[in-house]
Amino acid sequence: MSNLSLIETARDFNRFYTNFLGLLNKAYLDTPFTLTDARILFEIGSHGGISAVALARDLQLDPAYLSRILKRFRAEGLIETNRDPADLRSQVIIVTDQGRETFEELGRRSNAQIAARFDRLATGEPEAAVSAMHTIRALLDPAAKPAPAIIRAHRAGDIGWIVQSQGRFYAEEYGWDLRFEALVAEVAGKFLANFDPAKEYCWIAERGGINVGSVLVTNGGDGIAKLRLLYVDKSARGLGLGKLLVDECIHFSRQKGYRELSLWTNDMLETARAIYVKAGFRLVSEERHKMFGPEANGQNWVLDL
Amino acid sequence: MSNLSLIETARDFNRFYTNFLGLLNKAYLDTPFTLTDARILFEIGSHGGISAVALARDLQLDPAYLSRILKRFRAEGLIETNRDPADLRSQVIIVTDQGRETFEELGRRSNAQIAARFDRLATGEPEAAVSAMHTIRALLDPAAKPAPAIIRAHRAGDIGWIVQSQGRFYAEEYGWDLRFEALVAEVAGKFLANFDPAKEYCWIAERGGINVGSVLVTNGGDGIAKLRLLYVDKSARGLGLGKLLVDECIHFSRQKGYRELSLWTNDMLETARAIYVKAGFRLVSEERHKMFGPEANGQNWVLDL
DNA sequence: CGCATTTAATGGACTGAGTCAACTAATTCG
DNA sequence: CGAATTAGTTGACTCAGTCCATTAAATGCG
Repeated sequence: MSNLSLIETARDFNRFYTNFLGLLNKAYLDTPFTLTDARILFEIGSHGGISAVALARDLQLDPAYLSRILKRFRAEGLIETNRDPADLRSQVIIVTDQGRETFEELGRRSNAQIAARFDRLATGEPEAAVSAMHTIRALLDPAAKPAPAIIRAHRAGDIGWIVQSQGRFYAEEYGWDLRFEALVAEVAGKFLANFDPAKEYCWIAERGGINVGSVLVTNGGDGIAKLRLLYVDKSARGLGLGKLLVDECIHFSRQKGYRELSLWTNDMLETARAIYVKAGFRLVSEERHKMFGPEANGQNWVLDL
Repeated sequence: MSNLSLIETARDFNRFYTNFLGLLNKAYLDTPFTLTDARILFEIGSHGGISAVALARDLQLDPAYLSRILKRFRAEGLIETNRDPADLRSQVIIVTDQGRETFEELGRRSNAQIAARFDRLATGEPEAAVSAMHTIRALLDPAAKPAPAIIRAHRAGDIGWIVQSQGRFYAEEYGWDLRFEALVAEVAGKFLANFDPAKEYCWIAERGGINVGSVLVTNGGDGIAKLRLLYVDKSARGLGLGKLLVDECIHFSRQKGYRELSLWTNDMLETARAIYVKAGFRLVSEERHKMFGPEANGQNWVLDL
């Protein structure tokens, strides 16, 4: 459950942008086109040779309504439709030269409108606005293809991110109190303070510039490596990132000459446990505790390398 | 004249957001309200006692259309209208209890919808989206007054946020290495681990659901309070938040019976120094160091309480 | 293969959101 | 005071968008 004030702010923004777009779209009234007309013409103009169903699907329009609009466009000579030889029920819609002219004119007007808006801004401000638009779109547009995840070493801010994301996650999901975040901060802070690149490492999984997972290997002494703070964000579950991160740890620990890789976890973390089991870890001990408020079952797992 | 590709991107975003809002607004169809109805009800519900002209102006509606909608609302018992004693042509519109109930129900649905959208995002992503919305709005809405900042105690994730934001900021701005983030993690982690509410506190400045600043008071023993980790995010500078946070620390330290408030800072942080000077802190010592890579000038400041 | 089902496209019939013009009543301004 | 303006309302209308039924092609299944 997201913070309520975030949601309020988002609603507020939506109200604002509804108005803002409303104003922009009024401009279409200076042409004989409605907003829907313009959207359709734009869609046909960009993907040449689209079918009516596809159009209706993409723009969420009623097929009957769309059919009428296309008929009008055809009558006005803006588009041509031909039967699709591959499926004679379907038709292929293309813009005529005149249609392209109209389409481009609409584009020019729309551009001019935004340019007018941007012209009132200070140097650098349009860039800031557009960059913010990118951010929103990448986050809210499911069709904006999710960037592939990469795994890399930690850098500035990452350790803080680990503390924040896990602190928040365990609080929201399991009701753990701030003692848990304190523990994470201590573990992660010590890792950073005493970081020994020869024996230790931190992996961050990142997607489109946003951190989505992490794990540490720290030196426990006596040839024992410790896997700590494994975490994969909600948004990136099911991609096998957890397994990937654990595999990195195992590979690294072997390579650095450790004889054993151990970890501490809690039994309600079932996905994590499945990963450990599959990787060959064995459960060596278990104890109930209330370290972070609610009762939980702590477990120690070990993998012989 | 703005760069064309910026404009194209902005148009692209507008198309996307038109769709996005369209989807969200479909939900109003589950209620007997249209989007316009909902906007009107929202507007009346928020500013109690508004007049019809003001409403028509703010929402850019036809007065005739608005009049009819208000008539309907009146018939349904959602609002009451009384003549404005100051101008008998005008009327004062207020929501009835039932209207308020409806208004709040709409709000809850709208919230739930956005929450559902946000729930699919990663930790920090809703914040990123909302922060981008702020950016756009601040730039495009001439009437936008920035959301007021509030100051509150820390909760889950905040300590991690402190580590992350400062770790990243000092690395980007001054080239400090990870030893700095390690120090922050240690300080913040210890604060959380040994937190003594009777003598210590953490303040988080938040604006529209986004953390934008922080400061801690920790117990240094011997009647000395320590002000630590003062930070105000770039996006919220110039609002006096730094001063506000420091004032909180001073007030708290006095109230808890400390005799002295001390802090350590570096001299390139000029805004912070100005705040300390103004608050009455005096510089007691100074030493050059390379604790975090680049050479810097560490300073100890003290305020007698 | 043939029959039932699904899908693309369209026309008929309708609804209701939003617009425009005309009017009343109160207010302001010269 | 009278002319012009403003707040609000009603009547008459338009047209964007929806729902249902129909045709023709395609697909699925025994």
